[in-house]
Amino acid sequence: MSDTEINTQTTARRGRPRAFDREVALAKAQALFHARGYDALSVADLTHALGINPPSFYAAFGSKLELYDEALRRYEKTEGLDVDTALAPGTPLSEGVARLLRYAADAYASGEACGCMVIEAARGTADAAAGEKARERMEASRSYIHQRISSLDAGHADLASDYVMMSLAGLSASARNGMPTARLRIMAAIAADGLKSQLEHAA
Amino acid sequence: MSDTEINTQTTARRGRPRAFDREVALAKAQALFHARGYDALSVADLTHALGINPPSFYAAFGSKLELYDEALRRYEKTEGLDVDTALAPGTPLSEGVARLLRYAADAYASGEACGCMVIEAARGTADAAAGEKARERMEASRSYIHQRISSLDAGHADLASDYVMMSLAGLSASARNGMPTARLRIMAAIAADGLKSQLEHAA
DNA sequence: TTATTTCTGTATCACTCACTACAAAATCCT
DNA sequence: AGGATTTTGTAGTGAGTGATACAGAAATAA
Repeated sequence: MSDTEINTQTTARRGRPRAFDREVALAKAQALFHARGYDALSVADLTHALGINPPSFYAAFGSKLELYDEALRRYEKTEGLDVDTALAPGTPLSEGVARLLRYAADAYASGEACGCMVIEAARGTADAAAGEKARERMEASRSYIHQRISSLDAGHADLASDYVMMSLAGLSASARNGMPTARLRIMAAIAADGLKSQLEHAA
Repeated sequence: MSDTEINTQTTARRGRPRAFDREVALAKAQALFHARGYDALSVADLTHALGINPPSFYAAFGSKLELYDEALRRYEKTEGLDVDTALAPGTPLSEGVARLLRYAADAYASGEACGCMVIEAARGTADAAAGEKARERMEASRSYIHQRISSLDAGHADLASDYVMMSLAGLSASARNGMPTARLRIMAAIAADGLKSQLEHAA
């Protein structure tokens, strides 16, 4: 009769309830990590921005590194490129790559935290463990892109996925350096033309 | 009779002489900054690697930041790309860019400190002042490349220099991710083809 | 109510960071 | 030789780092 067992996410645990929304805090932390990077963002910065104290922070997220890992995965889910649409079955490879790079141009320039959170974090972090986390996520993305490209044109999968990853890194860097969306789109189109030209001449 | 006044670099200053070679130390510091980045390389790491104590370090270099600035400039002089040769007067723009990117492919993959020291440092540093120094050097390089491209093809200088900077960032990132020289050269060629194709179709 | 559990705030912890005070040592100038 | 000057090694500075001990507060369970 009653619907008491439907709500499984907040199962009315015992003890004093948490005074903040963990999901909201994670979203805010992810944005901060994206904008300022792992090293430049201290736990003190985070607790201050979230309006909580260190013990609450560590009880909810474990450690700075664990929160960072969660933030990276959240970024992929909420702001990651739509690889499936860009490289949909039946799409010519050069066209799919052009679409994916255009998605990146649009995504990387928007907001104050520009560039790709994963690509920018994959190198240059003082904390070795944090860099490793980012590199893991980037490798996962690379692998997935390679797989999707492989289903379109298996013969050029290695070459094309390497080129895509390089182009994404270039676009991300340019976005980070302040390049506006419109110009970024042009850059993406030129880069895509390079692969197209290569595939045509090699055919 | 004697040649005492010829040697002007070591003018026999008063006081206790320095026990280490400043140039050698600078070279070693530059390599370390390149390989590990500003944040990850502590002054303690530096003094240990150079075999000196902190007071000698600060007497010789002023501060970690000043040494970093010197290291960046040394990198440009000793390992910077030969822009003048790549974009020599009379060179077709697309060919010059292809040459410059190939130089980068060769330079970025060599050694254990891979990627461009300036590009990699221009973003992602926890220390804001160090990032600013790197960004200054990158802007200087961008400006010089823009000027040289402008003398080859003034109409496409903005577009081409933006594209070159983006491609260099992509090549640097790929090198940092372990891409070998041969593959990096192919990437450079494909990227250069993009601009060539763009310039031809726009003409 | 009473016990149990969980979270919250205060006040730290040990550690690393870039950097320096101080006096002894080593050179040049007179 | 003796004074002036600069570097050297020892030892430590204050500030900031990520992470915690502890006790009180706020909820559920009995």
